[in-house]
Amino acid sequence: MAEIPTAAISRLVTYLRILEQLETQDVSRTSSTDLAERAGVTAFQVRKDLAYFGRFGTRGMGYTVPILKRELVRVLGLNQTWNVVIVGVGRLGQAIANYPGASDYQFQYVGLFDVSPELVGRRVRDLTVQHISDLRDFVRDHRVDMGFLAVPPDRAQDAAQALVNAGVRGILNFAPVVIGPRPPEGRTAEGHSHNAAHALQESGDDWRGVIVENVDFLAGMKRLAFYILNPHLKDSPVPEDTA
Amino acid sequence: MAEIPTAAISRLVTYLRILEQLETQDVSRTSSTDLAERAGVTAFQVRKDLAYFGRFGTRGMGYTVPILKRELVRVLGLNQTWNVVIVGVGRLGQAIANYPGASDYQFQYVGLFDVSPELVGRRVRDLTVQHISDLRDFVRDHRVDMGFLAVPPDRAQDAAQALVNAGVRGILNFAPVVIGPRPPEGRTAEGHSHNAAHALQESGDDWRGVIVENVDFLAGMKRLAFYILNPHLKDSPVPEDTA
DNA sequence: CTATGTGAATGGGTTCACAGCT
DNA sequence: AGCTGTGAACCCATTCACATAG
Repeated sequence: MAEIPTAAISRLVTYLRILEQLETQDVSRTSSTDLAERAGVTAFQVRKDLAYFGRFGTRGMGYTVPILKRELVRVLGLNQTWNVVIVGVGRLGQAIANYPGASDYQFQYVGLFDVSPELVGRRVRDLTVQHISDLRDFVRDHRVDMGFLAVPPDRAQDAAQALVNAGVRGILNFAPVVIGPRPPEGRTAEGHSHNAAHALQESGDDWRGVIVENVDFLAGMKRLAFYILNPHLKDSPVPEDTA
Repeated sequence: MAEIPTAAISRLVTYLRILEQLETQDVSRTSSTDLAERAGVTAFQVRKDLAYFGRFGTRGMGYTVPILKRELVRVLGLNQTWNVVIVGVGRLGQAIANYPGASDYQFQYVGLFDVSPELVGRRVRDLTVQHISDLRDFVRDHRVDMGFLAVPPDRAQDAAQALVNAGVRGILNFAPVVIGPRPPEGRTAEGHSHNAAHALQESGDDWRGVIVENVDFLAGMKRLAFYILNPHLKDSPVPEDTA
């Protein structure tokens, strides 16, 4: 289905960041070689990635920083406002809410939700935490585009389903579990006989078209452990070609 | 270089998590089809991923949960102690330090480091924050395996270099920048601020062999924006085969 | 002579079909 | 029969060489 590699999108984000940095340093021009070196990939890769979306450079010259930056912003959809709710306002949720950089590019936190009575009603970063039962109406009334999911793992599937039911178009999942259209885990410790309890067909719970991206700190930690023990399996961050 | 796909390692972490969950539910047996459904991949994929590391199942029967779990723990290197330092103890660093789940599998936070006078000396999660200038000695004396990097983006490269110089074998980078063996960005007219620490030769100023994994929340947010606008480019989380 | 843009080749990862145990 | 394990086919992403434009 993917005519553009998903890895290319990740790299585009990196290129954009490098362009921002160059801009603050008043560097006005760059090249695929330069970008490649800074991004830790090859120059071929940079040119191919950019070519998926258009022709942004000048042959023999390279790229003009502000122009390429503007084009990448457009390609990535960062020239519009994104309304975001955070579900789960514990330590992690609050760290996310307060992390600088999200407000660049018009990502706006418009609502915070939790179930804990200790949190509901509290004020975090100029927003009042609401109970998750108010999520549905809120999403409808405020044109929420995406939800950031920062609840404990055992709550993640249900909270994700609530976001989908409410109508968000994307979920950034920080919980260390797979969320998705699976049936709500009806497999309690009940012997191993096939209790085919495929009950409950929810109402408008349609995951079709909902995008899920995962940001999984614990998984990263475990991958790191593995690659420390098996360094030869990792394409090292040592570039050395940028041909 | 990679005879085992890096994506396979990520999936192994997911399988392990599912097995843990099954174990808490007293489910003793599973199958590639079952794991596939829960992990959101195909059963082919599960079997192939496991086959990279051995033969863990019984033909005609499936997998025994505790056995497969034990084997994955071993494969991923989670049956040993990992000593971790956190560099950067702001909101994000503290959220990481307090996030539950890291202490499973013997990931132990043994040191916290920062440069801020407001933080150094403070106590966070039964550890006293130390100044980053003490990092080198600390890593040597405490056999630190990995560093979690949670400093602001403009400090990330230098802090990463400090970790490498100190001799850690892996870095989990939370900062939204590419860190690596590049020269320290001295591209603006800036006299060398004689960081006289030219102790670059003894232990390891060398990035060779150092593993870097990135956990980048802002990048995930931007990828999510892109895929919401271009849903057809994303292999959706809707499984539907698990053949 | 420079550096981009792109069709073609290469290579790696996923999918498949079936061989092999139970 | 049922389900794992695996060589082979397939497909997609990266790499390359070179045509193209400045």
